[in-house]
Amino acid sequence: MNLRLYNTRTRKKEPLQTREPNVLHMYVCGLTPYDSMHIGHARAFMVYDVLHRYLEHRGWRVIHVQNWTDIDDKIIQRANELGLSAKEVSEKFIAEAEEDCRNLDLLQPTITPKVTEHIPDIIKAIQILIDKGYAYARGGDVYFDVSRYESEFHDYGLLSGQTRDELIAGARVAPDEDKDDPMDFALWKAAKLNEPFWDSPWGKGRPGWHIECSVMSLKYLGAPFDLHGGATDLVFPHHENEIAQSQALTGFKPIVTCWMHAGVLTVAGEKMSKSLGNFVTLREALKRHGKNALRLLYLSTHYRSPLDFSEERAEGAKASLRRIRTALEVIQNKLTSETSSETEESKGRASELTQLVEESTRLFYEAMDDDLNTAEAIGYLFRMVGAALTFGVTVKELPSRSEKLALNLLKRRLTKLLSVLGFDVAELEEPERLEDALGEQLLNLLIEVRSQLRQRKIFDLADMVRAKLNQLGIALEDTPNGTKWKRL
RNA sequence: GGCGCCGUAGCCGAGUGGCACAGGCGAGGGACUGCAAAUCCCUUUACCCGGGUUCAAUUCCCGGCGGCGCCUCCA
Repeated sequence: MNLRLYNTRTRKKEPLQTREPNVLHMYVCGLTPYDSMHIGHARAFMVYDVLHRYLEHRGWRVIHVQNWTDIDDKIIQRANELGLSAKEVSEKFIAEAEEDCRNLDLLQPTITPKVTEHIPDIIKAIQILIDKGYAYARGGDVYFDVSRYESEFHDYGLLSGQTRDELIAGARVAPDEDKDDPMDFALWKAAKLNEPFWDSPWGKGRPGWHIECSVMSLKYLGAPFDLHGGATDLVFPHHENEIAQSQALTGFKPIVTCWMHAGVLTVAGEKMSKSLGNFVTLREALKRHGKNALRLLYLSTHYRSPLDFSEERAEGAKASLRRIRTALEVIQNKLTSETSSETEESKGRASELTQLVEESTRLFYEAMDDDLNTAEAIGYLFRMVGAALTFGVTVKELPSRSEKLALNLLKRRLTKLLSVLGFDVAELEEPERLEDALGEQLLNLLIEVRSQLRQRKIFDLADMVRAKLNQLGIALEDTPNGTKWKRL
């Protein structure tokens, strides 16, 4: 496999290099569970989901660690608002997010560690940093000493492309902080009144924001490890600080071979975020558009580009999906029909079709290998879809044996590659169902009555049934094989 | 202000030093249909601006203009 990925650390596309052949050790920054997961989070996670799936498809093993930052200022604030404990808040939103991720068909990461279950590890790491001279205690807080780190490692700011001096210019110090240098950041924060806390050598408190990722990634993946992911908005300060901590702790440089960052999701050109309040929850989007349409929407833009979300685009994705669905249906019809005898024309069509499938497949893999260019890769899948649809209409005679073989190849290849990208092919192939069995029976009854009306040429009534069902969100299509319904 | 990314048809969105095969959505026309829908065929056809490098630039370089992200919590 020749997968090349863009590495934020080196600003280049590079062949994927791993510690062990055909095994990827990957850490992905997860959520701070203080509110519902939104479709921006899902976009980032889907990038690593596709990487994970693609590598497994190519015979790799993926060790995928994704954390929960389940103690943090925002969780404490939310707990106060809701009158719950911090633990109750994080547990509630973790459970919700896990359900949402399942519903989006995101692969379960191999390990999903929580900060609150690693406090002793974190305290130990902070102590090591203090002992090595990379951190200092002030009151009940502990800070990481960036200038000391920089004097040893000379790479602070490398990831975000800024020098330490440039960063200082923009840095701010909160009024109650007592740091030696504005660049220094908290490893341990003393507990204020009524805040949850753990005992530590520096008094009651909780971990700072970045240390948990250093500790948990090193604990589960070892050092150095292969790939670290997250969205671009984490590059600074989170990942920059994580590198400093982890390298100071272990002495390895670089601590992570490849840094991979997903572009953020925007709405009307502005980043979707909880603070801006312009977010759509994943739950809501799944309900409205379904997992396959959302996945198609996400994967039709390259993962590093910003993705501007809109209802129109989501509807467009749904329409594209219907095209795939129709193509699979067309193929199925051809495959189950009778076989005609072979002719020169049928042989020609079959070989043309086979050639198209093989070429599209080759190009699909090339696109995926080129920094997971799913947008391009999906284009090749639609070439197969288009070929199937055209074949379905332009070839009037029954398919020959070789044509059936070619169609069968197309179908198997298309569904295989769709599932590599994480699409639920079963859902695409299944006839649609209503969740309510009685409702579905009633619908079928209506369709039957309407067919009778059409046979007796009472078209105004037949059309009324169709129009009214349309208003209820059910579309009817009269085909040579009877009337079919689908949801709008 | 600093760092970075981006500016391709009506919209979204790949891609490329050599006539732009992406792909999807939408719109218009035709075929099909009792009428529709779906599908097929046709049409709608574009590289922000100005310099430079080059035989050749949308693609590389420089400078604008515009947008976005980060520099502060953020996936």
